[in-house]
Amino acid sequence: MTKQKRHHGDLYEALIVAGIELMEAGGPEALSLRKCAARAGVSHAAPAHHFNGVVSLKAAIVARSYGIFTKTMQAHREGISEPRARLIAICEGYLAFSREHNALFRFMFQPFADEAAQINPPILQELEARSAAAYDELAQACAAFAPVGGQARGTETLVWSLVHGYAMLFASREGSETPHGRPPDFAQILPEFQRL
Amino acid sequence: MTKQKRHHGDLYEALIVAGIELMEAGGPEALSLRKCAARAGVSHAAPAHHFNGVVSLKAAIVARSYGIFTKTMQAHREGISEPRARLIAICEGYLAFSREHNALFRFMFQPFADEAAQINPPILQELEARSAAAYDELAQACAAFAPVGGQARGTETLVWSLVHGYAMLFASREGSETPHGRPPDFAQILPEFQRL
DNA sequence: TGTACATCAGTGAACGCGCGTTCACTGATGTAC
DNA sequence: TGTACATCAGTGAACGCGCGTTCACTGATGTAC
Repeated sequence: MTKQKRHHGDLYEALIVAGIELMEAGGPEALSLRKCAARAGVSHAAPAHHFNGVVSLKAAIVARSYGIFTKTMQAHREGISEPRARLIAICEGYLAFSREHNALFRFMFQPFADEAAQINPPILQELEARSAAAYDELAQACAAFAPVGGQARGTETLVWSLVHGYAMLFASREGSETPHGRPPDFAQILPEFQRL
Repeated sequence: MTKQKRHHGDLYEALIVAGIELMEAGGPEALSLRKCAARAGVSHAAPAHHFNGVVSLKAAIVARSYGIFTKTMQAHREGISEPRARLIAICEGYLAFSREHNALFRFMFQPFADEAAQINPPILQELEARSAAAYDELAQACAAFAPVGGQARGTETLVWSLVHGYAMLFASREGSETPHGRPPDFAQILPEFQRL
């Protein structure tokens, strides 16, 4: 009944979605142009018309991931105006993303400097813009804690390091990889700073 | 003059060293059994007599890396007894390792649960022991800050997350990947906690 | 509205590559006597 | 000290695999007239 279309319609989009699904199912190793093409229901040579190489597809996937990342943080902070609660909510969003999209999360933060030259420029631009937008989300929540008339850079670095480390160490696939059982919740460890 | 030896002597060791050098030179992607064998000056089939598969070699490399990691932290804390200075020194060691062996550092903390079954049991045991020893180094330095008669688990989690996140975010190959230039030094961001 | 045609997103075959692993083998090592 | 021999760490060829990429092609799409 449904006539077989020769043209896919939006293969560019479909390849990104397929790539994300592949990574979430099998980690970064599971990603390949051929598997993305297969999952999008297209021959393995088709992607070449949309991406100038596998590196650009990877970059597009990372860019997309940053978009989801930012949206997750925004969803968590929505409606919260008290500065400290808002900052913690954003961190919870950060951690939620790292849990729910663990493979993407790890992939996003892998260094790619040596491959950057192979990325299609508009894709690289989008990647950088979305990455900056994610950082902004956190930075804006930190602004409330800056010294009057001063920079919040130190606070940003502190909070980002803390939440990122917590995510990397404890938000992996099962949460069972840590040697000592379930770690304390993120919000619970913050007061520990008074001891140091 | 030097007679060509058929037997290598300690190929097991040489393969691990070769693997570490390969990873440090070209990242995790650059590691393969064949390249390790070539670098050790041996045919590509030789490693099969020492490792029951590439996964075990990788695990042995990670185990070795944890050893270097622990030694680096110990070297930094040596001779320092004041608790806070000692804890910071260990963090500096943590960061030094992450800078000087960035590829190893990232590789060590990659999830491998799905491959664990393929690791030769004694190698897996060694890996777990060395990983625990590294954690102990940090945990012992945290003990001084535990509530009297209480657990230091919260402090450990806080400090580990913070230093690990900082390492992951800012200690990558060049240090130039961060979007906003050089971040504040680790020791400088600690006091920022008072603002939160 | 109908027709000619340029465009271009698909196909399927083919390429060369590096990989892990297996296999029969060989020859150095080191032990038993 | 000398000899026979078992062991086993190496070799080199071969396997099948999945990969990215190129190529000539084809046929659907959509525009110009």
